[in-house]
Amino acid sequence: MTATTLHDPAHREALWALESAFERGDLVTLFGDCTVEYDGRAASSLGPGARLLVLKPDGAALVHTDEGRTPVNWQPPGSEHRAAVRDGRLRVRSVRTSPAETLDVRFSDVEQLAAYGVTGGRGVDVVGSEADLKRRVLAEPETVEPGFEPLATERESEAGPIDVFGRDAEGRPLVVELKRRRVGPDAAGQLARYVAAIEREMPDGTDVRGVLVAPSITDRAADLLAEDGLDHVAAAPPDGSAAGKGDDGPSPTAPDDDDDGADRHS
Amino acid sequence: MTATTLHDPAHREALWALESAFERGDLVTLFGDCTVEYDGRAASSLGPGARLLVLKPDGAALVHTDEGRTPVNWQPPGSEHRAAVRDGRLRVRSVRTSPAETLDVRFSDVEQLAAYGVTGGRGVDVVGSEADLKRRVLAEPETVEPGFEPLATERESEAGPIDVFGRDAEGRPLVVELKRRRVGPDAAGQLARYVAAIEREMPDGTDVRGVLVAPSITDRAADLLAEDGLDHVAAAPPDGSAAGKGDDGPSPTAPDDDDDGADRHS
DNA sequence: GCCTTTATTTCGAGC
DNA sequence: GCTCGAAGTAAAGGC
Repeated sequence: MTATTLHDPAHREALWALESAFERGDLVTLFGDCTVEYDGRAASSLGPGARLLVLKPDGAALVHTDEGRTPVNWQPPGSEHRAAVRDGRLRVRSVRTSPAETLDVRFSDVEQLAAYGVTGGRGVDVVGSEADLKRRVLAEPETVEPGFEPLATERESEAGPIDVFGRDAEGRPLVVELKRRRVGPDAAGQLARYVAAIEREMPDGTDVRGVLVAPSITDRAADLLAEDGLDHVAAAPPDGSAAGKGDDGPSPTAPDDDDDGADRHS
Repeated sequence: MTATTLHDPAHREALWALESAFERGDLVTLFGDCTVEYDGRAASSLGPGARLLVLKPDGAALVHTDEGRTPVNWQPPGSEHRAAVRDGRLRVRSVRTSPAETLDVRFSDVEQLAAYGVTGGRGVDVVGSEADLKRRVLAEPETVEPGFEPLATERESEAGPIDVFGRDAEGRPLVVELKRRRVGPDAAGQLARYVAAIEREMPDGTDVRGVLVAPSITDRAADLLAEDGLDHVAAAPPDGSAAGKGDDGPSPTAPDDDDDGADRHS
């Protein structure tokens, strides 16, 4: 995690910084005097003024003034950011297609440009998250249920590799499917296929259980699990791994103690 | 317009900077590793992760990750920001009442803190904007209507000072009420009172006209004006004065030429 | 993929 | 103050 800052840069400097920030996939903020033009589903035009422009690596762009929760102009994720120097001004343009929309921000003066590297979190999130959840289940099998005993990971089956395979407190085979985030019916179906595959392996009449471990599931997925006699356990990867993207729904929060040494604002 | 930046500050330093930024009414951004707790209309909890926190002087707070148009957590305008150092972490808390809501952001590591002074624009916007519109009307009286002749500004009347008073092409008294942004029924009523006050001053039977000059008006206001035989002229303060807050609705934008020397992002 | 429903919706207008 | 409706709604869930 890094942050590089340019204070009062020349437009050329700002352009270079933007280019490399885009290259690295950084989160970028620009503050300065600018005009804003938007044309797409609607159209709008803002005269010169001090604003904060936030450019995200997923293509989202936000133009904020010092007031309001909602950006005065924006571009949704999936847009493409470009930067150029034109007519002595730094122009940042964010374009998307279907629908065709263009956001054009022209800085007469860039007060500050900051590029924040979020690369670390991104990579960990994508590749390491379900692995973290697996590690947690293996380290604390009671996460799945009391008495659960893991016997194998990535156990092969006709339906594919099973995340965690083991036995429950009563010795019954138990298939565990892990998902790092909220899941829908597809995950329920996947678990059902694994359970059915194991049942075919086992002597006739063997009761094979299935547990879906995920932070939360949709109603439809819960219905499907119930129909197939499968269970769901609400558990997420441990803190600090998949954290930060706010994937699962709101969770209750304990009220907090008072603060001290504080300072008011508005 | 100023921007002060702290790079990798100690929590104490960050706290001091926040305090003075709050004092000045600055727009503040913090980037770093933090947890986020929200409790109010709903409740949510985010584990450690890299995020951008935006604190506005009007009380709005936004927590952004590197993805999405919508903040992962926020607090609407009207909230109160406070900062403190607690348990070795910088805590920024934004609280509002009715409904009772609390947003709690705790930084284990502040990568960067920036305070943007928007004071200049703010003051100009608030105190200078209607004056700019008045200057425009005096410089170009045909903005109100062809043949309009301004005779006085802030002319006293029983109902209060009249923005611009003059005579129309046919010599009839004309009261002009100026508004820098879109107006509702209140402005129509105000104009009607001015017109009535002038009618009382004039010889019986004198026809006194009234014109409301504003970028746009609500339907209800238009109805009221029509009932009283008053007029509306769509005109806004010239560019660069009231600009920056995006007060009036979207206005058509001319399509723009292509860009060059550009660089892509996502 | 498109459609429907939800939201800490936000935001503005009318009453 | 509250209620009602629109939004460049955004985003998730279901089909």
